[in-house]
Amino acid sequence: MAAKPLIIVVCGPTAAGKTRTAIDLARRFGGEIVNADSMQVYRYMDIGTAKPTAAEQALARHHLVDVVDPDAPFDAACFARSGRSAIADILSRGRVPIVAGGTGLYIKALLYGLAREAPSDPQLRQRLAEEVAVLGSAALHRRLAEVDPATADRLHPNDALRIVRALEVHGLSGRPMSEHHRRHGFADTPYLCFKIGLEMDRETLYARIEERVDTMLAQGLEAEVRGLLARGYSPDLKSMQSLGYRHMCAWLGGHMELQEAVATLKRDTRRFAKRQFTWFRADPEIRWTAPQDLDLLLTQIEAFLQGSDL
RNA sequence: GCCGAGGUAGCUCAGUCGGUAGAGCAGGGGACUGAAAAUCCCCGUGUCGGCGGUUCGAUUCCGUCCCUCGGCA
Repeated sequence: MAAKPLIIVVCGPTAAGKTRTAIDLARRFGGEIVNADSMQVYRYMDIGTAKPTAAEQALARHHLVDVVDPDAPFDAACFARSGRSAIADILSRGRVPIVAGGTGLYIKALLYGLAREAPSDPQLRQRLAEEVAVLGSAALHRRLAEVDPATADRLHPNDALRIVRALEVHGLSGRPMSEHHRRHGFADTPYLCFKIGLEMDRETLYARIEERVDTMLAQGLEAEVRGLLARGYSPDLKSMQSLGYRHMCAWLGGHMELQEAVATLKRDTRRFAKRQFTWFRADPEIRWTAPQDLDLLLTQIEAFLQGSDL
């Protein structure tokens, strides 16, 4: 039988040490890293995304870093497509793919696929978003209930984003999103994965987050954001609405004092880390390990890569 | 030392005309199939500073002590 390719996945909350861990594993096992961070794919956004530095990238080859401009459309589907082709490339050279990042949906889409017959249409989505603004999300939620009761039932009337997406899918395909999901079922699983989750107690992690934000500021986050704005990238861009960038834009735009922007950035990053914990905790396949205890997993990883059962 | 203002949830405070208390923020939990660093949902028991007194009952009234912050010495 044709065995599925083996890959290693390193996930966990922001600031837990994924970059470092991935590089260590890559050097140890002859691997190359596939970035699974939704913001590190953007060029010119280095400091605020805690992108691996040039020196770090020299230690192990990185894929899917700096692949699009900040105003380019990019989403989980683009990521999954590019990620799979990067993995194919790595495997073709006999190297070990190491997927590393904190974007749960991207990792899920990469490992299990997305419902492909449920495409997207920016125009339709835009129209629906405008309707939400006028009629309110509850009105669209009621509309969704008529064409896709299962999805409507699952979504809260305030969840405008997902309601719009569900209506978009129905509008384009003529079928309810729940049906696409049922048929797909995340069953598109081309790889055999060894998943590592970096565990860290809240207090330590939060202290690291604060420290990291201060470091970003010291490293020139302000100049980086000014540079992006100077290149013409709008604060309204999805990429510019991410952690750090939106806070700096709020300050530079005069909506907030610097001190407040920094405090809010730290808080929002803590909340983000909490959401990442929630996402990854739901995955029973993840082996949670403190970064300093990673050595305990090395023999297991070795066995995994040699094709032994675990 | 004296005068004044306070000591209530991790923080800032509200409140109880005496029936053991509630907001904001912080924080916690959850969801997540093409925006995901996004988006959305849920969650408030704490010796009401200590000790006495009055009272059926005190966080609330009285006394006293401790602490904090102002002002005067």
